[in-house]
Amino acid sequence: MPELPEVETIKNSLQPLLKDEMIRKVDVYYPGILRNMGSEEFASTAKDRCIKSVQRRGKYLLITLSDGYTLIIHLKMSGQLVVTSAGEPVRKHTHLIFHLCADKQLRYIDTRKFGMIFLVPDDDWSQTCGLRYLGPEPLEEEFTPKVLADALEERQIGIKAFLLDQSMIAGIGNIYADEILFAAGIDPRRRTRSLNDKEKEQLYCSIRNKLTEGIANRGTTLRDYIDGLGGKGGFQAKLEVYGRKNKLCNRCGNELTGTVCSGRSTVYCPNCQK
DNA sequence: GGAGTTGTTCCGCC
DNA sequence: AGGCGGAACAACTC
Repeated sequence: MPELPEVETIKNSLQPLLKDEMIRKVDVYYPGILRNMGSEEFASTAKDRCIKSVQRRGKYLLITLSDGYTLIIHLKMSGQLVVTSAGEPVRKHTHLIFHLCADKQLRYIDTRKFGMIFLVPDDDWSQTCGLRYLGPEPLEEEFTPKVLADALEERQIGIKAFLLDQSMIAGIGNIYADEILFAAGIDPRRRTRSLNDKEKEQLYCSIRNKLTEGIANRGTTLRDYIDGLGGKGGFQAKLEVYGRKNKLCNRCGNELTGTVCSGRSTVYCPNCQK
């Protein structure tokens, strides 16, 4: 569930809380989350390292530790990363606790256990797991209208599949894909090659606008998503189509249509999206 | 207790 | 050969 705006919000909330904190001890309750080492190795490698920075790449969170190691975290559907005091009751589905200074803790909670955590040497973090295949960051300068237009021309797939493909653009998931297509006035069943120049430009603007709006509203909380302080997002109140199947379009009043595109639930307005 | 949920990966096909 | 589509998978909640 956490897509770019949610992971960005988590990053922003964690950064000031974790910077320069020392990892004193790690407790692993569910080793399945650790994808490249066992509990003991993970705990002993992370122990006594200092947290240098918290960054985001696509939907991945990167926590840089001292002396050349990085924690790579993907929250998948229901992962949460929260800073608490040591006295705070341990919530159900807490799989990992990092003991920091004083009585501070960083906890990993994940009801569905789909999340992934890697602990890798710095020099190969960009080669680890899905990070290697990530496309450009849509809010960075590298992502220009031309980059998008070329990528669209290069492929012959459904536009929704394109937006969800992390190797094309990093960070868009099902919620923002639907919202972006609604904002751009593009039918989710269209194919990449079918977009004209104007539609490509609208798509570009909608990608930037919707992701920026998501961040400005601190993300979308439908079920599990919370930031590093346990705070909920506000963007769910602004969703135009996602989760609004058979409801009325905020723009034209017609009924929204639910369908499946690229194997994912999809909602769109047949009147506003051509 | 079955359906619904999503990001990623893998496999088979053209 | 490689792009593409679809399915499988992870495991829990309601």
